[in-house]
Amino acid sequence: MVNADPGAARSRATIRDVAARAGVSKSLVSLAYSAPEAVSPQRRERVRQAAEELGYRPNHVARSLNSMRDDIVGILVADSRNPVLSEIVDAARAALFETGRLGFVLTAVALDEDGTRLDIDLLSMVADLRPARLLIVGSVPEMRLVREAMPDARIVVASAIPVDLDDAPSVHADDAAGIGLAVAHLAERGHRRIAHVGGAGGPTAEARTRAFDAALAAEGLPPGRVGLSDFTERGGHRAAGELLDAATPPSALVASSDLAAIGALAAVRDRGLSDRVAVTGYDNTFLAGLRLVDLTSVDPGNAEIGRRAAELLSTDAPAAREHRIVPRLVIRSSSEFVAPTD
Amino acid sequence: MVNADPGAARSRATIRDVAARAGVSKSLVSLAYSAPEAVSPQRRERVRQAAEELGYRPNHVARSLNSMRDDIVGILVADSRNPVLSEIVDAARAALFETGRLGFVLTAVALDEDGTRLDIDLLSMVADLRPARLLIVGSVPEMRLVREAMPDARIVVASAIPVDLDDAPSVHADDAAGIGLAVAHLAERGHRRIAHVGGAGGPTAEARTRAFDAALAAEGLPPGRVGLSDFTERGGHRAAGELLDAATPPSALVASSDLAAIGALAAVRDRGLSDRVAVTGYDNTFLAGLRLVDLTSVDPGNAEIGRRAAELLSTDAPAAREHRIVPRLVIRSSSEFVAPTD
DNA sequence: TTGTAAGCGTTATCAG
DNA sequence: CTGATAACGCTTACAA
Repeated sequence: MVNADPGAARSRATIRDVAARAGVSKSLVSLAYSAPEAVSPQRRERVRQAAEELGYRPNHVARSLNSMRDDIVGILVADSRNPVLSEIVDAARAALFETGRLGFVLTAVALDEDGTRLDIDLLSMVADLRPARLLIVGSVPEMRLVREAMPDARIVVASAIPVDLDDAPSVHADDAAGIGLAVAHLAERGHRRIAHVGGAGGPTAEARTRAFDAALAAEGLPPGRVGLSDFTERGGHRAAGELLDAATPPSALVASSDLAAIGALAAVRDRGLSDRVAVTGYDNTFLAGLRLVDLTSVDPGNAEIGRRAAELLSTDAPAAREHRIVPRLVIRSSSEFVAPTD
Repeated sequence: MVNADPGAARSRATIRDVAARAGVSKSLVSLAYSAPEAVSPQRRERVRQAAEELGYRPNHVARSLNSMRDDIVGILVADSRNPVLSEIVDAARAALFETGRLGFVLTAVALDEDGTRLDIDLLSMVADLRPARLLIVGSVPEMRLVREAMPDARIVVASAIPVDLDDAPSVHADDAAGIGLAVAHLAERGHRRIAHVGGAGGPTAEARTRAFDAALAAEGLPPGRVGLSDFTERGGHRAAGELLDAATPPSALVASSDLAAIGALAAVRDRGLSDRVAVTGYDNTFLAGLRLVDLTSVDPGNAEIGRRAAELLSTDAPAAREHRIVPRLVIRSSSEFVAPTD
C-alpha cells in the first residue's frame, strides 16, 4: 500500500507531521504559533521551515474545538444584498484584517413565509467556531438568540439599534443629523414646502420621519406632509406621486432612502417637474452617483461605521453604549437648483 | 462551586448530556442522528426528547473534525456585492435547503493591491469544515487552489467558466443566445447600425463581444463598432460617448452589463438623443427595472442557474461538463421605439 | 441493538 | 524551554 509511505501527503499536513519533520514535539509546534516569543529562535525557525515545506496550515476547526478563538471574528449580516451593509462589512473586514484577525461573513438571515428569521442552524455553526468576537451588521432579528448562542463573545452592532442585547455597543449614523443636513440644504435653496417620502419599513424609517419633523421646526418651516413609503423604489414612486398631485404640492422631497428617492425622481419626471421639485435621498449608495440619477444624498459614513465597529470589537475595554457617526451631505443635481418662486 | 451541579447548563448541551438524560450511551445518541433507522423506536424517542429538553444541537465543528460532511455545503462567491451572483446564491441556498443541507456562503475573495485574490485563510477554514460539496459562484480567481484545498469535494461552478478545474461541471447562461436576442430585437425595430459597449473586464466580456459579432452576421447586418468598456457605469458612459460622437454614430447600443448600459443611457441623454438611440443592457438586475432607467435587458435566468447548480451539486451522478441556461429578453422603453430612418 | 474505545487536529496543563 | 497526557464534541469501527 502506498499509504504506508509516511511521505505520501495523504491530505493536509497536521501538526504532528510538522513536529516530526522539525524533530520537536507537537506542543512545541503549537507554541510556536500561539506564543512565538516563548520559543527559542532556532527552534522557531526550524518549525517555520518544516511547516512551509509541508504546506502546513493550522486547522481552524480543530482549534475551535477546544478553546475560544480570538483570531476569528464572525460577522452576521442582516441582508447580504443591501449595499449599505456591504460597505460596512467590507470596511470592518479590512480593519479586522489589520489586527491580524480573520473575519468571516455569514448571512444568517433567511426569508420566511412571514418576514425574516434568524437561521438557527447557521447561527449554531458560527457559535461552534467559538469566535471571541462577533459583529452584527444591520437589523438582525431575534438578537437575543445570538447572545444565547454565544454567551461569552464580545458583540458589537453596526448600523442598527441593539434589541434585547443591552450589553452590546452599537455604531450607527446620526440619522437626525443626516436628515437635518438635507432639510437645511433645501431650506437654503429657498424651499419652504418640503415633504417627506418615507416613514414605513421599520424603526429606522420611523426615526427618520421624526428627525424630519424636528428639522423643519429647527429651520422655522411649517410642518411638512409625509407620503408614507418604505425603502423601495415602488414605495417612493407611489408616495411622491400622491404628494405631487395634492392641491398644494411640495417643492422638495426628502426621501428615507436612495431607492425611494429614485422612485420619487421618476414621479417628478413623469409630471414634467424636473428642475422644479428637488429630491434628496439617503445612504449615498452607488445608485445616487449614477449619472442618470445624480441624486443629492446623505452619506452616513458607512466605511467609518465599519471601521469604528471593528475598533470597538478589537478592544476589550468597556465601551459606550452608542456611537454616532456624523453624516455629510453629497450634493448633486437633483437638488442643486434654487426653488422656483410660486 | 456551582459548577459541581451537573444540572447547571454551563453552556451548550453536549452529546454526553443527552446520553445521560436519556439513559443511553453517547454512541447511541450519535447513531440516532446519523442512522435513525438503526435505533429502536423507543430509544430514538427518548433520545429525541432528551435532546429537546436540553436544547441540544450537534456541534458542526466537532463533527467536521473527523469526517467529511455531506450535510453542509460551502458556497464561495466571487463578489458579494454583485447582484447577479447574489441572486444565484439565494436560489441555490433555497434549493439546497430543500435537500436538507446547510449552505453557508463565504466571500473568499479579497481585493488586493493588484486585482482580486483568493483569501487563503478563509478558504482553508472552509476546507477545515470538510464540506462534501462546494459551489463556486462567479469567477473566483485561482480555482486550482480551491481544488487543492478540498481534493475530495464535489465542486460545481455557477455563472463562470471553470478554470484549472476540469472535473467541475458548470452552469451558466448562454451568453451567445442572450446577445443574439438583443441584436435580433434591435434589428426587428429597424436598427442597422448597432454598436457594442463592452469587451473589457474579463473573459465573460470578451465572449459577449464575440457573440455580438456573430449575432450581427446572423442578422445579415454589417459588422458593428465596439466601444471598449468594462462592466461599470463609468466605462459604459465613456465608450458610448465615443461611439455617439463618431462620424456615423450608431442608432443602437448593446451593452455588456446593465451598469454599462446605464452609463450609455446617460451619454445618450446628454446628447439629446433619447428615443433616437436604443440601448440594451445585460443581466436584468433590479437597476434595469427602475422607472428612471427602464432598460431593456437580457435576463440570464439567475434563479434557474442557482437551482440547476444546486441540483448538480446534490447528486453524485457524473454530470455533463457544461450546462447552458436559456436567457430571455425583457423589453422596456429604452429600446421600444422604432429606429429613426436616416 | 447497544456499549466501549480509539481517533479527528489542536490547545492546555503540568511535570521535567 | 520541552514533552507527555488529557481534554474539546463527535463519529465509527469493533465488541458484547
